Amino acid sequence: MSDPTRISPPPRDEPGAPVGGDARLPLHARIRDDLAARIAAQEWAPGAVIPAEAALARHYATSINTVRRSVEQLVREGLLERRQGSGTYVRRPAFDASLFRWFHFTDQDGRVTVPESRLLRRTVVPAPEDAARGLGLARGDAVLHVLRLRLWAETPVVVEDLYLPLPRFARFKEMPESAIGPLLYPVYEREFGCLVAQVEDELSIAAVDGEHATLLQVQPGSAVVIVDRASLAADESVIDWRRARGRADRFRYKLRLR
Amino acid sequence: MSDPTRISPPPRDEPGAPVGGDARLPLHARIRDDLAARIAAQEWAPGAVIPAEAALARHYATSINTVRRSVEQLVREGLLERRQGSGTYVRRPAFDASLFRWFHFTDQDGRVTVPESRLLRRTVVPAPEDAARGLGLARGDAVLHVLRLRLWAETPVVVEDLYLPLPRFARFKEMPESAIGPLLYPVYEREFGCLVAQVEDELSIAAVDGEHATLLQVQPGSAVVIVDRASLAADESVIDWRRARGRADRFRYKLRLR
DNA sequence: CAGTGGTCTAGACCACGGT
DNA sequence: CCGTGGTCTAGACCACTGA
Repeated sequence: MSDPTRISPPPRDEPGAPVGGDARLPLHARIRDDLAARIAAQEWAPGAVIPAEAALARHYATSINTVRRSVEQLVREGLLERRQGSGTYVRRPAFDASLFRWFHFTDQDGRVTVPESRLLRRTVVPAPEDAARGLGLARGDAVLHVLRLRLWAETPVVVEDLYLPLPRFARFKEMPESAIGPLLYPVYEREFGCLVAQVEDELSIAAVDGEHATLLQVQPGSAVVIVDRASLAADESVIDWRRARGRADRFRYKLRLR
Repeated sequence: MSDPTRISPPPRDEPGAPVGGDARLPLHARIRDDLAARIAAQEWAPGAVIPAEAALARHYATSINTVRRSVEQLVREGLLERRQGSGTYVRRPAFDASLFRWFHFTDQDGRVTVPESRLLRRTVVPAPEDAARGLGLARGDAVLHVLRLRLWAETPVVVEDLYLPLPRFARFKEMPESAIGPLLYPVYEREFGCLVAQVEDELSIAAVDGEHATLLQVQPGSAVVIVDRASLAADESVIDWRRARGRADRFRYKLRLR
């Protein structure tokens, strides 16, 4: 502290960096948190460039290597994406098709294809127990139930029961299907201003019941994979909750553990 | 290149660093690969300290920050573990029980328990196609086949077919079961000097055949979860390949995607 | 060509662990 | 107390992108 032989960088006592947060945290961690908050607040739209590293370093009154470290962290977490020579971009998450991380559909040429989507029903119902727990509501609270069927090569492969919390998504009930398309998350973003930043999936296997068996065109009681999914905003609040049932013969998943 | 105004660090043309690998790769990547290979070769035993960063920097004739980057990478990959003030350690991985990341067994108190293990058979056989592919051998090459049954509360829950490449694991065939215990990876390490640093699992669902149905005490044709696992050393060479079949009603998996 | 991210260096100081 | 990893700086040069 009081060492008079101190040579290098001037003491960092000046206020300088406009980063809050717990001052005991390293600077790169506080900058990471600040950038994450600015992304969540949509200061930069998904798909847009954030300022260059040099500009960020100036803004946070620190060296370029320190902001690089924060940015690298956010890239690992999947919030940002670097393109050399071009810039650093806010990643536009594309989770709707990520259900098909669990199921495999490849055509004759071995290309991965996303099954077609059909909305069968949209009704206001009292929330079933699982959906209520997933959405953080009381059992029986009114929610919008959406029944969606996924077909691949004319064959039903996945059936989804979606539950949307109600004041917010009321308008979804009457939207024309032509205005919706095969993916819902872009609709949530465009029409309801909420961006899905992460999802939590829970998988299990069960015998399929009558109605779902009919929709999937399989024998009642045959095995299906159940994917329970909560869609979450950047601040971890729940946007929707869904239970998907998929044909077990299409299930495939690969994971490397270290 | 020929800029005479060049000021800083001397051109890195001297041979200096004894790192091989593709010279187009960044230095930190080549050092990472070299360290990974040295770990795989057990130059440092699991649990032991590797040389200090300053020493590594000297050895590779580079700056401390470059080796830091390589070490950070290996820490993220789970091969190393840093302890501030103490040193950087080779992680001793514990993967054998990680099969039960896919299946859930909790006792009355909700504690997770690892099922008991029973070796039913050890025979030398020509490698079946899947095992040969997994091991990088030709179909029909001789391998050691181990049939293992896992029981939980006296009930069979998982049956595993393991395939061990043969010159190396020949001695395993005659080892007394008392010298083996419920986990194999420690045996591989202690008796055969090879350390499993990572595993690659591939999951699917299928109807179970006659013999495996009998072992699992389920109806032939009922659904089981198949886990194909390759056990890999730190340098990604394959140590064994196995196919586990587990009761579908015990399957459960949770994943957060960002 | 200018601007962006990617690699690498050299060095100071801090915080922690064990002796 | 010394040695270890952890944070941060300042700056040069390289490789790529896109106008």
